[in-house]
Amino acid sequence: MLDKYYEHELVEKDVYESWEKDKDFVSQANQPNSEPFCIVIPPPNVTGTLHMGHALNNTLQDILIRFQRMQGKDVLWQPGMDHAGIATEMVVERELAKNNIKKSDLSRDEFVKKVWEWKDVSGGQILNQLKRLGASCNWDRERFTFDEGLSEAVRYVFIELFNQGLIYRDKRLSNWDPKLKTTISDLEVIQKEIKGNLWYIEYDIENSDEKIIVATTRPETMLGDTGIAVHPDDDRYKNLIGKNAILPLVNKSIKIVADEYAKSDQGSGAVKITPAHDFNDYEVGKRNKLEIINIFDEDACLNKNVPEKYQGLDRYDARQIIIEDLTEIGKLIKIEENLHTVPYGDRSDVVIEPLLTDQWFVDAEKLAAQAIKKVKEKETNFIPKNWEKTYYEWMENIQPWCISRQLLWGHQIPVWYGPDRKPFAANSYEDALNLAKNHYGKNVNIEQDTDVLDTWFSSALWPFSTLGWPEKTVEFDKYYPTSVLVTGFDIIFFWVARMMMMALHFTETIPFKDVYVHALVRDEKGQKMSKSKGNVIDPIVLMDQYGADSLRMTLCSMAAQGRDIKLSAQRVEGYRNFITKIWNAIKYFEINDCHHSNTNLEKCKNDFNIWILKQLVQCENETKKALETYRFNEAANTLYKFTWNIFCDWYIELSKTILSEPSHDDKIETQNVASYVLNNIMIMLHPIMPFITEHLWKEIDFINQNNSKKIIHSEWPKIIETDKDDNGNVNKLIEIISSIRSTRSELNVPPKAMVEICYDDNQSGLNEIFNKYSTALSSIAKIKSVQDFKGPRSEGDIQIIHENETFFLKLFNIIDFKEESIRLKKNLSKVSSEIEKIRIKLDSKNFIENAPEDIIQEQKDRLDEYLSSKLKIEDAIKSFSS
RNA sequence: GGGCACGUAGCUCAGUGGUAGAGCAUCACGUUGACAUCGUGGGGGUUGUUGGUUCGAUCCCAACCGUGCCCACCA
Repeated sequence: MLDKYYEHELVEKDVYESWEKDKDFVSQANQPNSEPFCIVIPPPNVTGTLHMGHALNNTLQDILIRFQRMQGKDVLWQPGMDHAGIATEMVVERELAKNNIKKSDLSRDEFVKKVWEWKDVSGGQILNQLKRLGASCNWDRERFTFDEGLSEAVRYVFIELFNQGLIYRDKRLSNWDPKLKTTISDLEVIQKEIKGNLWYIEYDIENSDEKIIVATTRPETMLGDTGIAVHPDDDRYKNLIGKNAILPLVNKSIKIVADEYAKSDQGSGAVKITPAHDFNDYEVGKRNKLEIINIFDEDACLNKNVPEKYQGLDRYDARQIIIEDLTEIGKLIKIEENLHTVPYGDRSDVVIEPLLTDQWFVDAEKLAAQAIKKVKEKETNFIPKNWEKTYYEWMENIQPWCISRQLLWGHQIPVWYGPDRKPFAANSYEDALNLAKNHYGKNVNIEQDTDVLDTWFSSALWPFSTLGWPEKTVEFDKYYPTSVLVTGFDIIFFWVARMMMMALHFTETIPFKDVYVHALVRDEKGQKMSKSKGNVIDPIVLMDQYGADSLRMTLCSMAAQGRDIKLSAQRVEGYRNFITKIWNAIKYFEINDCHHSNTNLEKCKNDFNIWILKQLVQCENETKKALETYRFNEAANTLYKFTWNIFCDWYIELSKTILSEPSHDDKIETQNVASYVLNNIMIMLHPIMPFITEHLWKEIDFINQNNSKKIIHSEWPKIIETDKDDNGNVNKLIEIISSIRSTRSELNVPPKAMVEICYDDNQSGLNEIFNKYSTALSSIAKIKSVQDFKGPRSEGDIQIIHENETFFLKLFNIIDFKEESIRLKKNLSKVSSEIEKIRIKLDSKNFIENAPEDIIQEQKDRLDEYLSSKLKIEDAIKSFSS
């Protein structure tokens, strides 16, 4: 016997352990022709812990994986983790700081060793959390972006791109993170709106009494100014073009140039140019051949290129002092408040400084062409489709990708420099040495580049590097290109786009056929969850409280395409109740000794059984279609409604009339059908709710129809279609029972009071229902008996109209007739207003002339039905008032 | 500035060119046989506004208002 309640804590642990023990996640599809289905997991950071985004992302993947496994496909869900360069380095630095160790105290090798030590002890916590969620990954194939095989792929790709000229070293302005002391890519820069000031500074014109005023949001950068730009058509400044201004505090002469970049209506119309520290100024500087002076060191403190007084100052301290100094010499003309955006590092959250440095770049523009083309040609499809536009937008305006990072934890750039700094890209020191020897014609000393690659460089190879590429492997042949990538929209640029580019360049095929882009999980008020706001809902806490299946079902049912998910615990509770409902339903069938024997379900005779089997077919069709088209919410809702509102609310209730009787053919048939339907509900629910379904499958043998396989390996149902038909009787019965219940409730008939029905038995539709289902009417609608009725209606006969037939509840002495009068009037007004609406439609010439015939007929039929009801209601009202 | 979503019941959200739905909340009634983590019934809507297309629009189109996000720029 099942326990009173489902104890998810114990069950989930047991079930998962048994899956792992029996290697149930390894595909058991052994047929040589079984179709492959493969998903590569978006590798979580090795530092990560499960948040709601992961929970959603992996729930959806697991649903697809389990669903396809049940379809008999050869399934691989490739798991693994990302070494997450910056994130991990920051975590380990923090750990070291607890022991008063600084990163700079350690050598490169020592630091990397510390990171590995940290990883072995504290890394990868998230994988266990994914297991709690039920993720059925092929864990024995777990990969790490820092594994030797994947590192090999990274080196291979780098060297190839280098040799093809698609990776190059360049000195240009890059985003410099002064806290992490590394460059970062454009994508890692976040623009924030900041309230600042606009300072107006006056410069003297050389050899003249004239002045020029510039406006700036960053006065400290003036120390690196090498020019002033004005618009060529700006009459105010035309006479100054070509002259020199004296840079205050530095007392240096800088050139005034004409450049269209200067906008007359902004600031003072004259803009100071700091080519080394601003992307626009850099371009202006190049156009006008201005000197480039770098005034910052790697901490964003002022360096030796500024007057001694300011050397070594932090940029913001310098700003303060410069403002004071300018004020003192009377050169600060005015200060305006100014709202402007400032670039911040996404990891460090400090202001990014554009800095002129040597870095490695990928020529993304060249790689993007194919990546755009393959989506346009629909080889790869985004779902929902609107993300394709975002993808094109970015791809078509793609900038060179800065891939070098001045960090320690990452793939060290496989480049060695000769004595003249000539770079040799090679797989190893020895290979590089040979290249150098060939080049120089003698043995030379070479030194490896100390930078590492952007984490996303290795992630970009993930779909094929995890399958063993560049080696030729069985897995690569079988599973690549992968079937679908499931990811959040926030990493379309970071990851999806780059995988497309790398895959097409190196494997000459798309990396995945579909990209399912899911939404963000927000809190119940629609706020983005964040630690600082304190509104984070921890999926682990929800799983502790309600179980993993409840959380999965919640996420699945809310994963409608194109909308963010606002999650609340209350919703999860609702789906926990759904699980309880299933639990109790199964207890009922267990008590009633339901089991499956070899009865031919096709030959079912009982209407209830025929009906539920037809409903099941419909449910299966809809669920399957929904999952095949990534409509997760529709799948969840279809199953929920079928299980609760059809199977439990009606089939179970109707079956009670049969199962409570002594054994007879109908009973045996019902026991069979009930177990068959439950069996299929369990299978269809399994992808969404794997734990409870696997548990019940094992515990209850009438669900697991003598099948020794676990549910995880069950085949998706092929529902038996009955050749009989109930002629719509059961649906009609349900409608009639609902009408009776509604009437009883409105008239305050005591719930347990048994009442009589009388009706004119010339109404053949009602006749069949009342004769055939008297037991059901009795138990569910509390109908004592049904009588023919020919003569005039007697007092207390309450009319109920179903379609165009009428029957009466005999409620004399039971009800208050005032209530009935109210009920009738309410019904009359409802019917009248419907009639009015339809009449307007049918009276319209346009409608009659233009609408299709079947729509017109439908409206006419509805009108007839309502008119007949109206007469009957009016009749009843009349009889009451008399 | 460019782009993309979204506006439907008190809340969270589905959905559809022809009768607008669910969950939660709310109200009434109901517990000795699957289930109070429940059942039955009720109330609750000018589908953001204004136009257009159409016989017919909540759905398609346009504009507007409001909300959220992405990209770019900002002296």
